Amino acid sequence: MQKNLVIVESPAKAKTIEKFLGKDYHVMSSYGHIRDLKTKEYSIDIEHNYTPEYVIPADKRKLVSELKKAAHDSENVLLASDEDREGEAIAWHLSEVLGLNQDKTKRIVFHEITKNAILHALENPRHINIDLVNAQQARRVLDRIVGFEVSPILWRKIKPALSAGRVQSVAVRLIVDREREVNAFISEPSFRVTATFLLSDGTTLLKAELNRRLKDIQEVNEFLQSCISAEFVIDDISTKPVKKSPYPPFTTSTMQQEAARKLGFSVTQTMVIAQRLYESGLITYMRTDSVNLSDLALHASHNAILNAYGEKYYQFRKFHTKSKGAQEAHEAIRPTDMNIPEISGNTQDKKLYELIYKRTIACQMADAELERTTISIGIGKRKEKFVAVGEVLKFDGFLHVYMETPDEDNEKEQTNGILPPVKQNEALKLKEMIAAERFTQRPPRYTEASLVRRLEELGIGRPSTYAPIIQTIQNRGYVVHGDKPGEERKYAIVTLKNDKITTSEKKETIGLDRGKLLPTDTGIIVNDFLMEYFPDILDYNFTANVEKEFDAIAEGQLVWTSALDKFYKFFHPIVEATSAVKTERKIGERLLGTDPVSGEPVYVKIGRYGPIAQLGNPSLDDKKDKKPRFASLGKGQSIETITLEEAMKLFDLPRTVGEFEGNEMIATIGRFGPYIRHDGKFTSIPKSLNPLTITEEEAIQLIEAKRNKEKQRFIKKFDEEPELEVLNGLYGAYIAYKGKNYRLPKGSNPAQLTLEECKKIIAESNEKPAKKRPPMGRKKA
DNA sequence: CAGTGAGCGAGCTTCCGCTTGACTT
Repeated sequence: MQKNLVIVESPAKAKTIEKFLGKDYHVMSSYGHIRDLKTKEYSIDIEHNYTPEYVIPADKRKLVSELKKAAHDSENVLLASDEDREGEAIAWHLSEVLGLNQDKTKRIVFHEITKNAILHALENPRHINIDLVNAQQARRVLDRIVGFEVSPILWRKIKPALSAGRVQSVAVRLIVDREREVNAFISEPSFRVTATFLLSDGTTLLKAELNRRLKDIQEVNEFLQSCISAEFVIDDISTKPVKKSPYPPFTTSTMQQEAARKLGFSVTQTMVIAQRLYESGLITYMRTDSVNLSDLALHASHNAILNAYGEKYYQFRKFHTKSKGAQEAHEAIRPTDMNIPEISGNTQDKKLYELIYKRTIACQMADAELERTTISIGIGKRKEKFVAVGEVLKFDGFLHVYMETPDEDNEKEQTNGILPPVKQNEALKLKEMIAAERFTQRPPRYTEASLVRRLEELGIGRPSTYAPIIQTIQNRGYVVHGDKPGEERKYAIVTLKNDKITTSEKKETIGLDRGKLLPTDTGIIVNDFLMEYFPDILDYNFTANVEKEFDAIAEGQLVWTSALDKFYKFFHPIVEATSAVKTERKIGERLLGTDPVSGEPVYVKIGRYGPIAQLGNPSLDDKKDKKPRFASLGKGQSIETITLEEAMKLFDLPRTVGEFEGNEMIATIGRFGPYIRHDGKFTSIPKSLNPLTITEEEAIQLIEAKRNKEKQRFIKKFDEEPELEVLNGLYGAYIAYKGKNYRLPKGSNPAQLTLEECKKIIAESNEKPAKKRPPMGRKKA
């Protein structure tokens, strides 16, 4: 009989811990939760005090029976899942499912994976905290109630397979709200005035900016005019020290933000790489909201700083987590060994590791010290001043290893480096003065990383869910990654030089966006619907408010089922009422006007397959074959903004382009874009041509080009093996065999291949299993 | 990755949070 069984959540953690513990301990992993509500059923017995029906998912059964056996064969079982709500629930489910004897079961927790922390944990066992477990059950059941009661309303009223939830619906709302702010934004112009002066030595230049913005061109002219004869004198010089402190070490969300800013990684990409680093033992756990560093890590950082940069660069710091709803079950994300500043491996792994290393070490380094000099320049009798600000780095401190990357959206204020030496009351000569029209900036659209930051601020979602949330709202078609073209804007420049004022105009492109999160029509309509009927769930503070209840449950001050009952009695009637609402027309539908030709009404709305325009109403008297016509909206068109004229054009398709070989050629738009149908075959229309305007000749050319390509597709066939073909594909030659495709090894000549060689390629490719993995996330059923 | 191409009346869909695994569709 084995002595002690320790169960943790992650297998990588199990491996590490087993090394610290002696032979008397066997460490296994639960791989997260082992039990949950059924996936396809409501699974909550509302009638009987919200009793959840838990099941062990099929892919966990084998694991659970192994755990059961190991527990049975051990003298003691130590449940060592994380010390937060979810971790406590995992321990409780384990205890229930494995049928553990309470006398031999202990609950232990540690916040960091160090030998001391683990030994300390072993000496301080406790029992499962059922209040904390109940807080988790309340969270789980509430999320199920919201998700499974609201989603079906969306299926009926808007579109099948949509979804709503406490987290995802608010994420979508953030993006919809922001897009509306962007569209409603009116930028306010003002003029920024900069001047270049000549010092009294006659050669040195000094640049300075006026301490206020001027409101319009009249004011600019008036101001510049008054400067022509003005005397410019240095009336104040001040110098003061400025300090910059390092950021705290990484949490999941700050790591995702910095990896996006500095390395251009997507949120999912960052997590996949971090997972790999974690599994190789290079970094601590990557899903955390804590900025805490273990004593061991602090000590190791101190040593690393001493060795590399000297005592001067060291500064002990302790950081405290302040984000809403943080549960601090882990440490911050840091290298496990501070003596390893860089690793081998692929470029992305190296880069992310380096970022984590530098961020960790920087947070124990000294402040950067700067000296900021401000020179104020008086303008004759006017009360405005020109101001020149210069910053000199006196001591780089943490900036030695970690440079700050400003947010792309913030316009950087200009500061000079070193300023030339000047004297009080020194007279200056104006060389040039420029007043440039500037505009207030619209709020920025969300990126993946900035959305994560906002969600975290609101306490919505957890480190393990930030990446999946972004996936979900895209899978549902609420949000897309997209580009928005910039607009050209003219701006005025007024220059004063040699006592002359001249005005010119320049152009700039503004508002160009790439890869930002944009709401789709479906996203907007679902959001507006939910905002109308479920404003409380969509409230940005909803999660924060229910978290307070969960906290009270965890403290033992509130019974979890009572909290749920209070919520359900408020929520369910709204669900009932909303389901009963009969809308005359479809949710989100918009009447554009009437077709000038037929006099029929034209609508736009969300259809089964996305946004569509509809011409005419279905006939109410049966058997009359008066059917409405439908047409999908084009790319870049939106239900909110499309005009009647634009919509009418959609009904011009399908369109007969002409005839070829005695058959009609019809141009239309399908699921994969515009195409031509001819003689039962399909030919894509390239972007350079438009299905509305394509000519007969162009269409024939396309069809012939496709036939030509088709001919070249077959490179080789073997009589002995009719199922094997060598083909030319989009990406060069390949072998097709029994429904699968095989890429050719580099340098092979496809036309010369023998059957044996082909079979060898297939056999070899089948030997090594496909390395490529779908990105994290659930498979679609 | 290896070529797809409709139609708005019967199939089914959905939540959040914890963790990796894996052979085909």
